[in-house]
Amino acid sequence: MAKPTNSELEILQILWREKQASVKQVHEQIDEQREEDVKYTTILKLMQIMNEKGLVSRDTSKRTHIYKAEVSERATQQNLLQRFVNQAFSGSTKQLVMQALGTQEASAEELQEIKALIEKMEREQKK
Amino acid sequence: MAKPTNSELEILQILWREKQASVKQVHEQIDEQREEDVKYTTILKLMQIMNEKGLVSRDTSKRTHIYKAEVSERATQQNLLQRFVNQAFSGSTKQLVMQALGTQEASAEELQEIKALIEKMEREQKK
DNA sequence: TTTATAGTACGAAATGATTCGTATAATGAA
DNA sequence: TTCATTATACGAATCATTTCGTACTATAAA
Repeated sequence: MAKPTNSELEILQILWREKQASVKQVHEQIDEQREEDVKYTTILKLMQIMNEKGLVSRDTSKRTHIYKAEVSERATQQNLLQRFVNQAFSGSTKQLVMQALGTQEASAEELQEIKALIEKMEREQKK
Repeated sequence: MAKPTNSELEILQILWREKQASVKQVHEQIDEQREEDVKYTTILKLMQIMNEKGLVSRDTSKRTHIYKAEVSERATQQNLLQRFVNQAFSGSTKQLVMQALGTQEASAEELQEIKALIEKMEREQKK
């Protein structure tokens, strides 16, 4: 599976959230969340490339094309996570998790959820 | 703090592990772990650039220069993690951790350690 | 001291990602 | 139908990173 670039990921985030969107809608959101202005055609071009790569598909039956993600958020995150763990943590998921929990402050409820997940995994391992 | 590129990170990993190394030593390790061959001067150039950026320093008193990392593993990972969580998980550390634990299989001892860390954090939050 | 070897310095090409200008086409209002 | 507006298509410039060839230099062995 192809690794989306940073810009592509930024666009995918929006498509995952919105389910589907026109270039204009994506551009508006990105233009807002970046500090520098981005031109419309820049986003258009990126989305066209993503279409060629198969990261998104689009409905061209109307004048305004409507795009949607062709890769799932889950699978993409898993893919990126895998690479990241290898690159930055020499493959140690444990190290990654420890660092993530250690410094970012997680709320009590979040910690609870994570603990619950771990306990569930432990139960499953016993079987 | 400057974000190391992927190649720079690959070199840093080695320097963190070895404490210090010559270009030759770094090149040998990288050449081994990559599928494609890498020329010696490629690594040399990268390490020179890293020196300019302050990511590493070097002892040039001898003919063979000896490099060492100037950024800590810990701080660099934290920095990269921060960016990664934002980029790929829209800033949700919890989501990242859940995904990491969910799919990568962690050993029983690792889960234990992580759970212990969480419990420690919970105790600290109560204070 | 000469020469082979092992090293560094540096410029520049190749690659990949991003950015945007300009040309062109479709739509709808006047 | 004509014109202004709103789209898409596409080539090319720019920028960062990576790669490597070539020139130069220090060292040590002959």
